[in-house]
Amino acid sequence: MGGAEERPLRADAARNRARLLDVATEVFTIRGVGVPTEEIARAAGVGTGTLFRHFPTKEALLEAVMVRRLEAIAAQTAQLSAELDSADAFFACFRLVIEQSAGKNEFSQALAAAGRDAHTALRESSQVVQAQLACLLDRAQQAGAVRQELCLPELIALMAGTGTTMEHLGADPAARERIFNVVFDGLRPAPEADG
Amino acid sequence: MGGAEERPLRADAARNRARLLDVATEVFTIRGVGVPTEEIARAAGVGTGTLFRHFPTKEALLEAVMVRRLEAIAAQTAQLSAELDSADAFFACFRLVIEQSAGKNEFSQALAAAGRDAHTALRESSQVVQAQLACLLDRAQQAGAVRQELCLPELIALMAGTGTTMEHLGADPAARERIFNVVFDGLRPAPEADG
Amino acid sequence: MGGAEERPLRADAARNRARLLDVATEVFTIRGVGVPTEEIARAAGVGTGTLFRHFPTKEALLEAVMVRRLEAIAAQTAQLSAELDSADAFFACFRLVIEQSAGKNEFSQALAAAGRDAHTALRESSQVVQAQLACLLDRAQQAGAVRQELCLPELIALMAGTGTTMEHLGADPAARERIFNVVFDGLRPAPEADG
Amino acid sequence: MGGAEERPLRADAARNRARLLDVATEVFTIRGVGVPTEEIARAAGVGTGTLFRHFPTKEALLEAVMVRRLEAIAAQTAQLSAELDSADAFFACFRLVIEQSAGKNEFSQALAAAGRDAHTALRESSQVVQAQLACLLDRAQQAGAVRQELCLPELIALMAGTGTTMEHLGADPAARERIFNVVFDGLRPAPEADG
DNA sequence: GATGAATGAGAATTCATTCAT
DNA sequence: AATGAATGAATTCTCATTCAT
Repeated sequence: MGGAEERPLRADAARNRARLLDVATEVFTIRGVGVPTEEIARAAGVGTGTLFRHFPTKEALLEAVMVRRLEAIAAQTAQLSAELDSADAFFACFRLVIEQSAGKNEFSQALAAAGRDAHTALRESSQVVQAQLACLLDRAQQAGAVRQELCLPELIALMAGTGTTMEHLGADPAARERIFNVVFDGLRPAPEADG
Repeated sequence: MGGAEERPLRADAARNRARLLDVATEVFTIRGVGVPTEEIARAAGVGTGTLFRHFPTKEALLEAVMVRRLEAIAAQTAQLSAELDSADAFFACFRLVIEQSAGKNEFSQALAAAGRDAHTALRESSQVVQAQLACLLDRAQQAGAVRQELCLPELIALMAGTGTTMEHLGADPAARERIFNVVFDGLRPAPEADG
Repeated sequence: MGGAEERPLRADAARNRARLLDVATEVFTIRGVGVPTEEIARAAGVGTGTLFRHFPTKEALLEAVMVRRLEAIAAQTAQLSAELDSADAFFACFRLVIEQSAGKNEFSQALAAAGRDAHTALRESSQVVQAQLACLLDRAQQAGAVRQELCLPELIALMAGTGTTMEHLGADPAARERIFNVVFDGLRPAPEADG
Repeated sequence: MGGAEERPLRADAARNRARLLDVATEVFTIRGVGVPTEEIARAAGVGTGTLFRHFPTKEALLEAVMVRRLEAIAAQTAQLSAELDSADAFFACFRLVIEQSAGKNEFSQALAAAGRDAHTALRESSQVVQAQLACLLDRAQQAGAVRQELCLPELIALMAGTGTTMEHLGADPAARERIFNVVFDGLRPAPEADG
């Protein structure tokens, strides 16, 4: 589907590419997307030329990082969907997305932004995840675990926002749990406003 | 206490300064803090020299924008606190912070970040708002309108995160309202998990 | 000789002009000619506009400072020439030029540079001093107090250089005196290289 | 000792670095240290980026130029010290320093200034030369060729000043020689002021 | 005349990207 | 393929000079 027939990379090239992705993920997460490309190359132990051979622009590198994240999320989401019931799967996946997006989540937000700009690969993997989330949301709503009126775009935005919240909180697990409680309780159907 | 005795600016200078602040607020909001200073100057109809006369660094300009926002928030918060009861005031102020922080909220987040760096003016106005929020939170908790276990840092982080959520949603008022419902319901004390 | 008929300045204007010259002399001397004009204006207690009204360019201000120095030197040289014998007058004037040129002597060197560029006023006062020095040199040589082969340009260059030497030495009077001893002994006719 | 393990530069990089140093030396000398870096880059036939890759600040470039000068002086001084007797070596080295410092000697003066600021490399090479000069001065004084009361700081200041003198004189060799005669005769022990 | 705000042409420096080795 | 040096446009900030008040 899409694009040129990619010939298999030489072993060292494949290793470099993987290493660059790993390093870029970490550096972008810790220091933000503003880091000079040279710094990523150095951290990966390659020259800048090598970086740009594998990723023709800095943006392409960023995109590749995000695509890999989304693919990991998609895989784990699929597994969780299979293993858990509707409600549990929904909330487990919500957590999953947030935890994957630790650190400077300028690009955890990519999930939400991917629809807008023209990054094909990113949009594709984003759509996979979005379809999964749509499914999870629908089933959780059918099961009465999530309020009916919530739509997919709001769920996605809420995920991006919760990522930001967590970013501000840092690592304190109890505080993070309290936030999850707030958000998850808020997602559940509102109690009958009786009286 | 603090600062030099500031003489009143000449009328034209005051006009330019105010205009720069307005324009910077808008441009930073729409395009992000990465915009060149020159662009802000041009949008304000002044030369770059004028911008730097009023704000000696780009960072100082950013700070001034944020301080003004925080001061506006502080004033409105004070008023709402006086007019409404504990619960209503709390939620009204939450909305207020979010609405004030529209757009690229890189600096609505300043509220949370201001404690960390050395920007005195920013930290000061941030502390004013934080004190107000602490008070509102406490009263709302006393009134049983907000769950007890929530602390100020989490409230602030949640505000920053909700800002991000809204940013992703854009202007659709119904969607925004659904998000407020989720967050506000989540903030209320958890229903007795009976049976 | 030269230029427009200058109408007498208003009293306050004359005061400002004099004050600017004094302050500029001091600031240029202490901090170097690189200081922003605004700093000079502030130190003089006037606005930059006033500075530029009196001196149309920064260079003109610098020139005026130098001219005033040269005129002071000329006056004192004339007096010393009248009071002392040839040899003493010569050395006393050498000292005079050096002492007048304390500090960052980027412009004590103006005496030597004035011939080169097109600053009329500066060149004129420089020529007055140079004529005096030529006369002093000649008489000192006639009196056998200074070696015959030395010409005026070398004397002037030597003054500029000795200014630099003193600048490096700072205020230590004994060290300065040792330098004067070296230079003055060197200026005297060489002892017969007998044997 | 000191500094990172420097790997040998690639041939082209080494060529550019050397060329930049050569060009900077010349341009700084002729036009003064105020020249824009871009001009040096252009004169060297490289982009500004290349200049700043080799020398991270303009000041670093200036320092490198001065260090190279000082190292050349140190090497030649060592040789002269070995080849000549005390007195001749002293005066030959004095000449050497002056000739090396032709042109706008804003940085021949670095020899004297290097003690003050924090430029490690510069201070180090300066100290090497100063130690050599101290030794030469001491031996020349022991040999009775230089007046006893002169100390190292004065010698260095005198060198800086003589550089300025020569700068004013330009290239005329006879005039320069007359200056050397004055300074060198002045450095010798004062004749007995008998009678 | 005095003031100081406005101007805008530089200057130093950074960094994504290209290219010779 | 990999390397890292070279490139140069873009950016922040300064300062001599002009001009409205």
